[in-house]
Amino acid sequence: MHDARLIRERLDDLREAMRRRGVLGQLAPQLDRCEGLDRERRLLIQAVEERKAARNASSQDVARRKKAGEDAADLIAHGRAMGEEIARLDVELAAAEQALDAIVMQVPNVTLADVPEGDETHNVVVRTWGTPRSSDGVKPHWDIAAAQGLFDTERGAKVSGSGFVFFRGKGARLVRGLMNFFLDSHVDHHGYEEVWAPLLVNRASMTGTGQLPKMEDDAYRIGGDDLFLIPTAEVPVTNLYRDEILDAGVLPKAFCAYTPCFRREAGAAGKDTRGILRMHQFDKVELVRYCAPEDSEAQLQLLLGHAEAMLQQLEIPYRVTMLAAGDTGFSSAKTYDLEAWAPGVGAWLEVSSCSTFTDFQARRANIRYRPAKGEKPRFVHTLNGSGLAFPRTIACILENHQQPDGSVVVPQVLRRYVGTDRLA
RNA sequence: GGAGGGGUGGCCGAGAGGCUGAAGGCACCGGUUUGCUAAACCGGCAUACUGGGAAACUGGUAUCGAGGGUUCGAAUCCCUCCCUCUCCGCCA
Repeated sequence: MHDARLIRERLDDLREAMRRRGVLGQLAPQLDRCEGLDRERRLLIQAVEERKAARNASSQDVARRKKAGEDAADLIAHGRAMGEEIARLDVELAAAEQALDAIVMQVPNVTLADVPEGDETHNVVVRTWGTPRSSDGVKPHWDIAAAQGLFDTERGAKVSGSGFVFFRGKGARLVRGLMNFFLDSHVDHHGYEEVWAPLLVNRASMTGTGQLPKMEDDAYRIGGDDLFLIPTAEVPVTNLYRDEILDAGVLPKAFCAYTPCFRREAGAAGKDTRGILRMHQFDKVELVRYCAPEDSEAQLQLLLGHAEAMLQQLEIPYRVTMLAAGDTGFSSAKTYDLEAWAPGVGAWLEVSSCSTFTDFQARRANIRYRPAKGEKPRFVHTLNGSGLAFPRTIACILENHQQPDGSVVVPQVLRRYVGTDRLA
């Protein structure tokens, strides 16, 4: 959500930001309406508040007269008339505010100055780590998994539907090992507080982080209770401090959480159907940070480094890309994707997406902090990134560390978690 | 799920139609006093929107779990919902 003042005073800046994202065409008509709606809204506020002030004063007079034992019938009648007018104006005001809100809630965040404009073809590779292994003679992860019985997508489809999977045996152990490796790393070495979060969240939480109202079709909803299965731990963990004012000294705050994630992938039918690259349910360890505005760029780089460390320790070559404005998510102001090399499928796989949301989510979720005693509260900046998503990481482990005999060498850091140095 | 008790400022807690943005206390901030600390005393201490002002500041409106209703006027009365506590039942 955007600052009302941004809409009012810097509408042209907002238009430019939407142009950079390539969405000005869709949003222009609505942005054009904002100025008028805001003016209307403020005129109505003035009108209604002026009348409320008069009514309140009149009510005081009624009290005074009654106390003095005088008649107040004329004031009461006048008050009733004012009340009717106020009710009418209130309805008009609510309509104007709703119309403005409906537009504002659909407008994505403004990307930062260093984010390239344009669509995903303008994404920039920032750096590459490791040497991508040749695809020659390397099997895709689904073949390795099938040979070793690590996961079973067919029975996942039978039991739940396509996009669901059973990890089995050593495969299941690998999932559990990754969970512990990631959490231990972030808690013990990167200073995160571990969080075990709700997997069902309410509408206010989904709206707070920006999944709603735009992307309701992508979420699984529990109808009777109006709860949603989380698409990422970002939702519960960022909403942890919704509607709160944090004390001066507590920032930055850093949380990591393991959760399953649930996504309908409504627009992705037919994409990545083989293997485990795109699932309706998958596991992820998520990193979430809250910080003061002036600190957010440094916090983003820190977060990104923590996610990168996971791939380095797993000995998986990867590259870091900065997403162009048009490829940057709705709530994000700047996003780095971590793409790990998967020689078997011959592609760079997105295993983490590290973003700063500036104050966009904080406004929606009303998360503030007080810079110093006696100062006015300000919105925090929120950031998050995967550290890391499991299925694609597993695909990369299997493909990068497979041996000519079909076995897979378990990366050193994972051996104590998986209980073996080789999957065969 | 059933039956009752509750949700008031950062916290505790009063208020039961008008004098209440809200007593009193704690915490916090500033000051006075005081070898230091402590204590005592004095003062300050919510948020949002909106008007005026270059600003310091200042006028107004709203907010006592949420939403609706009654009323000239609601923290206070009525309805719906949410949360919480106690007891009973059920359950990992």
